[in-house]
Amino acid sequence: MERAKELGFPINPHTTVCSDIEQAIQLIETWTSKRESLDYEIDGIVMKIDSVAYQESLGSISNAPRWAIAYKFPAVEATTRLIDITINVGRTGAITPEAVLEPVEIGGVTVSQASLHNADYIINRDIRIGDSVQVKRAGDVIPQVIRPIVGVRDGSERAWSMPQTCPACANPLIRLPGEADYYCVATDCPAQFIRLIEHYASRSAMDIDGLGSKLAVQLVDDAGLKTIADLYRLDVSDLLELDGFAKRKAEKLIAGIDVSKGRKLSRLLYGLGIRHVGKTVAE
DNA sequence: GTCGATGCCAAGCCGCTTAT
DNA sequence: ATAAGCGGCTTGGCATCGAC
Repeated sequence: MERAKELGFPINPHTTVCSDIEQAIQLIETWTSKRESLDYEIDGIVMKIDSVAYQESLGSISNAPRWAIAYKFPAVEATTRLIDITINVGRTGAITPEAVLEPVEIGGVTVSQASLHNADYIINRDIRIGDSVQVKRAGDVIPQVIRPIVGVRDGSERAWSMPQTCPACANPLIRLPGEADYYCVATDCPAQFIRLIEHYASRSAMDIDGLGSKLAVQLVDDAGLKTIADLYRLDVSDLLELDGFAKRKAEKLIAGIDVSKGRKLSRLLYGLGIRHVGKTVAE
C-alpha cells in the first residue's frame, strides 16, 4: 500500500497495522461506532496478513486468497409481508421457490423478491404465505428471508407445499431420495428450454450478442424455437415478424448467431447445458 | 422515453472430491 | 472419519448503453 501511494495511487488513509488479533478486534469495534462518520458507506473491514512472505506461503483457494478476509458488519434487517410463494423452473429442471414480498426498503434499495432455495428451507422455518417475515440483505447484497414472526399471526396465514406438477408443462415433479431439490424431468418443458437458450447464448458459452432472457422467451413463445439447432435456421424475415424487431436489430441478431458458429468446442459443450458439465469440466 | 442486454457487485445451498 | 475445497446452480439490484 505504501508503494502504491508513492506511485501516486490514492490509498485509503485509514489503513492500520495491527500486531495481534486482539488489536484487530479492537479496530473493528472502533470502526463499528465510527462508521457513520465517514462520508461514504462501508459494509465491513478487510483484514490482511501484512507479510508478503506469509501471503505467498498461504496462497489461494479457488478465487479467494487465504491471507485476506472481510469482516462484515451485521446486515440491516427489515420486516415485511410474504405475499406469495411462486416457483421457478431452472435450466436443469430444478424447481426453486421464490418469495414475493411486499416491497420494503433495506439498506437503500427496495427488496420485493428473494430466493427460498428449496422446500425444506420453507418447511424447516415454518414460513407461511401471509406471514410477517424478517428479511435482510446477506453480505449487504442478496435479499434473504430469515424467519417468520410467529407472534403476530392472525390465523389467516396459509401453509405452503411444493406443487405436484411443473407450472410450465404440467408434468409431475420428482424429488430423488437424499436430494434437496425437486425437478421437472420432462424433456419438452418450455420453461427449461427458454433457460437453455439463455444459457447457450450467454457470454461464457456461445456468446451470442443480443440474445438474453427476454429474447429467449420471444423466440420460444413467438418464433416457435424447439431445439438449439432451430436458432441456426432463423433468418431476418422470421425475426421481423416479432414485436420490437426492426431491420437493424434483426440483422444484428442473425449476425451474432452466425458468429457463434466459430466458437471453440468447449464453449459448445458447456452451452449444451449437460448437468455437472460446467465451464471447467467442458474445458 | 422506454425497454432490454450486459457487466458489475454478491451469498446460500448442494454434491462430490481431496486433504488432514 | 471429518473438514475443507470446489464446481455447479440459482437468485437480486444497479449503472450504463444501445435499439426502438
